[in-house]
Amino acid sequence: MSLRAIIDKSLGDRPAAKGRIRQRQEGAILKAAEKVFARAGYQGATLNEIAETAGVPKPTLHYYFSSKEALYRAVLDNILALWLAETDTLTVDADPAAALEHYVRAKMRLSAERPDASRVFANEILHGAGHIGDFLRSELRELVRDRADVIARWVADGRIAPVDGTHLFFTLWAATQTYADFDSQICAVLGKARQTAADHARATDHVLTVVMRTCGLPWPRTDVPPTLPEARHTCST
Amino acid sequence: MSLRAIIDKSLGDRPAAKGRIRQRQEGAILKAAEKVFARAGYQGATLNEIAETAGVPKPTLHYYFSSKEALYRAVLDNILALWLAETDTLTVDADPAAALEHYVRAKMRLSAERPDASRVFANEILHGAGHIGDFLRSELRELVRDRADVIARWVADGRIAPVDGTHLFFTLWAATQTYADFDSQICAVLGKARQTAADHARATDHVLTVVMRTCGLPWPRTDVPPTLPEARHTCST
DNA sequence: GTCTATAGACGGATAGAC
DNA sequence: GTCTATCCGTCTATAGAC
Repeated sequence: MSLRAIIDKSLGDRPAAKGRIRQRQEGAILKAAEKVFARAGYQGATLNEIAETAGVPKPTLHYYFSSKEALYRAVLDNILALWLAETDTLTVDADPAAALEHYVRAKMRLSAERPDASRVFANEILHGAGHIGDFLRSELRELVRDRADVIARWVADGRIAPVDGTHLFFTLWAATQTYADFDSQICAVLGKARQTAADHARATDHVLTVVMRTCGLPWPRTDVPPTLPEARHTCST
Repeated sequence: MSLRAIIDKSLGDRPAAKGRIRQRQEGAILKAAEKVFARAGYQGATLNEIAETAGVPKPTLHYYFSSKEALYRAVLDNILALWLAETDTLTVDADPAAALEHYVRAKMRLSAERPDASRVFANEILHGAGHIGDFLRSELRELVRDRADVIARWVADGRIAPVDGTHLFFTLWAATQTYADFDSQICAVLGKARQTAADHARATDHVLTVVMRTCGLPWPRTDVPPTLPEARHTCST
C-alpha cells in the first residue's frame, strides 16, 4: 500500500519543513478549498471565495500553494487517502458478513461526515479524472483486483452467493456515495431541507440490506453474540 | 404527468414557430452543448467550444439562445424528459420481476446510449441542483412517492421481500448511472480505454442480480416462458 | 511572511455590416 | 438571419510596499 507515498507526493510541491502557523494556515486553506470546490467544481471555484472562506487574504493562497491547480491537487490527494481507507478488513480469512458490514458502514460514515470530500472526488471522476487518472489506473485498480479476488474466493468456498466482485464494488460505492454526492436530490425526494441522523441510519440499513442480500448473507445478522449492542435497526423518525 | 408541460416550458424561451433550418440548428447546438457541458460542467464549458463543436459561429448561439444560462436550461429540460421515462411499467398490477427488470434495463440502456445526458444531470445535482430544484421537489418527488407506494404494496402482498421503496430507487439510480457518470473510474479499474458492449452486458446482469436479490426475486428468472430468447447471460468476453 | 494594487488573459455578450 | 469585431466584466497571478 503506497498510501504514504500518495500523501507525501501531495506535500511535495509545498515547502518541506512545517512551522506551526504554516500547518494551521494550510489546514484552513485546504478545508475551505474542499468546501468551495465541492459546491462549484474546479472551474466554478474562485480563489477569492476560497480565501474568504478560509479567512485569509487572496495572495496568501499563492504563498502556500503555487497555483489554483496545485491547491486542487492537494485537496484531491487528501481525499484519495480517505478513499483508500477501510478496505483492509476485506480479507480471505475474515467473516464475510462482518467484513462487508464494516466496509459499508465506513463508506456510509464517510458520506455523512465528509460529503464535500466525496463531492470533490465525484466531480473529478465525472469530468474525466484528468488529475487522478494515474492513481485510478494503478493504486485503485490494484486494490480492487485484490479485493475482488477475496470476493471470488468467498464465492468459490460457498461462503457468499455468486457475485462479480469488481462490479460489487462499483455498486457499493455508488450506493453509499449517492447519499453525499446527490444529497440535493435525496433531500428533494424525501421532502426535507437536509438529511438527518435518522435518515442516515435508515439509509445505512437499506444499503446493508442490499449488499447482504446480494451476497446471500442473512440480515439482520443472526450469528452475532451479545457483545454487540442490540439495537441494530436505528430507523427512528 | 406534466412531462409534456416540462418539455413545453423548455421551448418557452425560444421563438415559438419552427422553420426547418431553425430546428436543425437548434438540434445541433443542443447536442454539442450537452457534450461540452458533460465534459466540463456549467462553468467549465465555454460558448466558444460549444459553437466550435456545433460547427456554427459563436454569436449564432446567442441568436437561438438568449444566454449561456438559457442554453443550459434547454439542455437540462431535454434530459429531464428522458429521466422521467420508463417508470410507467412499475404498477401494482404488474409482475414485480418483469417490471423491475424492464426498468433496470431501461436505465442501463440510457447510461450506455446517452452518457452525456446522465453526466450533465449528475453534475447539476452534485452542485446543488440550483436549476432544477423545483422539478426535483415537485415532479420527481411525486413520481417517487407513487412508485414507492407500489413497492410497499408488493411488499405488503408478499410478492417481494421487505425493502424501502424510496431508498430502492436511490440505490437503483446510483447503481445504473455510475456506469455513465463514473465511466472514467470504471474504465481505469477494468483496465480498458472504454466500456465495451460486453462490459455493458455484464454490468446490466450484475445490477439486475443486485436488485432481484434485494427484492427476494429469483434470478435469472425461472418463470419466463420460451417467448423470450434463451441467452440471458450475455457476458461474453 | 503578509497584504494592496494591478497586470494580463479570457469568456460572455453585443453592435453593426452583410 | 448570419457573422466579424469588439466591449466589459471577472479571474488568476504577481509586483512590490510593509
